[in-house]
Amino acid sequence: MKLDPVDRTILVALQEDGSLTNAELAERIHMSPSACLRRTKMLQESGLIAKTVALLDPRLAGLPGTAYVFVTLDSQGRASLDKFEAAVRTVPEITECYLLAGQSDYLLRIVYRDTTDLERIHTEILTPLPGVVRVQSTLTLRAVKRTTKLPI
Amino acid sequence: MKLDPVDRTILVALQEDGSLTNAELAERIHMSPSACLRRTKMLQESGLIAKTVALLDPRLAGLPGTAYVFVTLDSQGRASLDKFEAAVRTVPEITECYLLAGQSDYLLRIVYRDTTDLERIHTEILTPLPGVVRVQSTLTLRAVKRTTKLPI
DNA sequence: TTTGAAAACCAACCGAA
DNA sequence: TTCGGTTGGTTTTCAAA
Repeated sequence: MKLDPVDRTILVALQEDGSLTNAELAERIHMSPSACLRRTKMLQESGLIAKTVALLDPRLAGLPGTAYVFVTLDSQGRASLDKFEAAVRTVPEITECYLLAGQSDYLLRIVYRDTTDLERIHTEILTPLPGVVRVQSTLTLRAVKRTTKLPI
Repeated sequence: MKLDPVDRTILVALQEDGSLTNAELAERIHMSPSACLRRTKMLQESGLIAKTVALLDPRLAGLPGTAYVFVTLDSQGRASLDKFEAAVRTVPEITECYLLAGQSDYLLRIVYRDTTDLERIHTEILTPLPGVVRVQSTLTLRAVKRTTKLPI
């Protein structure tokens, strides 16, 4: 899939505001609505535009806290990893999970309401995850930047 | 702002698919389109629904890599932090930046095309950021989970 | 909740490069 | 042949009844 400059303009605009109507988007990029729609649908059907979602304000949602947590497992066999990962996927407070290079450690991103909530997540959710032997949290004081935009 | 179960249902649905038409959303939550629209608009005007955006597939966008980078500054004065943060906000490859507790360190999330690109970002972008004395990268091998959904 | 006018969508078709 | 523009029937929106 190759993108021309017009495609990139569309992607930049829709990453910024996915609620733009086709007519608005077409006007912004100086193109007729039908041509614009054709390109946008192509970008969606190709999967490059994976989905469009509503983003909530974390503060107003009562979830102002973000923590990154390094987790070490007791075993790095395929079965252990699969079991851990399956469990991770069911926990809504874990918004991201990455397998790290090296000693089969994972990095988790956690969202939480307050320190009491973080403590609960730590003891009642993270520590009991299958195979976990160590949990090391990195608290964030303040989000300086947070974007879902990819630099196309 | 207090949310009743119907509001939560709307938020769950729109975090999953922000391109739902009001008619579709109304049917899904077994409500009349007008009542559904009223609630959705309220959630938008309150700011709880902050925006709706298109999410791109990182692989198809040619940006499959994610790295987390810890950065240490040489000075933790207000001016130094402000200068660093202003620079961070202009770098599209930095998708997230958090101020950490402790020694005025920052945690950055970086997206990149390949290891060559990561090297470029490291030497040409991160190291020259104002006030930086140390840059420590944590590479991710694989994304196990990644969601924008907040657990309301 | 219903309704109806305005807006947007989108598939089919046309023309130019 | 491909890409943008135009048309018109259908769907959606959204505020008033």
